[in-house]
Amino acid sequence: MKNKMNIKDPRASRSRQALLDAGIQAFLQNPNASLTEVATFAGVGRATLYRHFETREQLIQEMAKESLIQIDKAMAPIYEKNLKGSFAIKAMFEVSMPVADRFHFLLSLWNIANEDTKVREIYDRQLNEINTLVEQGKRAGEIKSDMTTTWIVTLIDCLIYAGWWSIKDGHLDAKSASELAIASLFGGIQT
Amino acid sequence: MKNKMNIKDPRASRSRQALLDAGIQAFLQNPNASLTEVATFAGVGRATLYRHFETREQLIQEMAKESLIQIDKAMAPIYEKNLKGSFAIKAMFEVSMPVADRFHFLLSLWNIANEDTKVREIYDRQLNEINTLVEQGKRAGEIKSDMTTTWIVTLIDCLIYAGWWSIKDGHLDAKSASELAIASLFGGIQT
DNA sequence: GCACTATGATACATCTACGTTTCAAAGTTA
DNA sequence: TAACTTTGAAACGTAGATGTATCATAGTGC
Repeated sequence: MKNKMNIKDPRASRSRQALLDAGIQAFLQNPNASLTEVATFAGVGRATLYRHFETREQLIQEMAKESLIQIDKAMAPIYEKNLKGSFAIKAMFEVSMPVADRFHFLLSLWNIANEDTKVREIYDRQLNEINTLVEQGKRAGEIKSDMTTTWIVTLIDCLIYAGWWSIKDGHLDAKSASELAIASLFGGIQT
Repeated sequence: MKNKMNIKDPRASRSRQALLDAGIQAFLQNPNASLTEVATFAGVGRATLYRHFETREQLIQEMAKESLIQIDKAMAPIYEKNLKGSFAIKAMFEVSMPVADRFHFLLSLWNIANEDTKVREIYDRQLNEINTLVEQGKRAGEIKSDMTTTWIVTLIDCLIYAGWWSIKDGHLDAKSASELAIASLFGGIQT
């Protein structure tokens, strides 16, 4: 089935987008969701799914790409405003939190998404960008330099996760989640 | 197959333990690992696995119980020493980090493990205990009281995850991971 | 040594998901 | 309206995992 749909056809692009969206929802809820479930969730036939994505892996990889690109889009204004170091990191939390679900459905499917060259490429670049921001913060004297950059990047990732988790549980909204994450990251919980 | 093995028989207890250990390793690496893989990894026949655990779900639930009990054992000295608040939380990081893998293979299988009443029971109690420690810390004026306890518990969980992740990646050993996690949790990364 | 029990290997049945194919119907474009 | 494309529904084949049953072998306890 090497059939590629024409994305200029409104039916095709609608189906494709519905499938990608449904995939996020379905896999977020259950990483082992079957493609039948995804198709049903998207409101399209199972055969249509296979007309748009050759395999399960390809679907997941396309979803990953879409999500990573969405992060890029959300981050763009930050770089345009020329924010640096801790200011950029804080802004990153604010823009990431509302799309954190798309970011973290990947967690359980990363082994599959990571097979794709393009996905790895985008992800590595994004990780590098965060690295740069942390380094900037260190040079500006905003961030402790006795903690490795690697650790701090891991920490940031986990705080995004913590915020998203709280949002998902209904304990917080996106705004307060990012505020809490920022406060916790920079200031800790100690009085 | 309602056959229950006699754990007094050294062969049976050896097989059982090998299967539980292999399950941790296998599922940690790949949450969809087949029972064939688990059995092979444990060095026992697939049939033997089914003689010890009726279903895949039961195996996972037994693994979960074992892991939660291991956390309990690791935490026992802390309560015996009568540590409170932030001191207990710090100690918790130190004892948790070396067994964090057992704690977090659960992450991806929690939906299954959580089906078991006993598992839920132990987990809820442990979560409650952390809750209590945080509250103690707040009352003692060690922990900011403008952050909800729920948030701080989430944060602690994520920091354990961050530390475990760094250990797994080979960036840190258990000791430095817990030190960094403690420093980050209480003091943040700001200079 | 003897009764008992766990084990490995194997064969077997079942079930579910994957992926393909076909065809009539409906939507799109010109 | 007419040519073209996407779609849903259904049937089909395949592969892999789950769970069961059997039997000879080997370890265990007395």
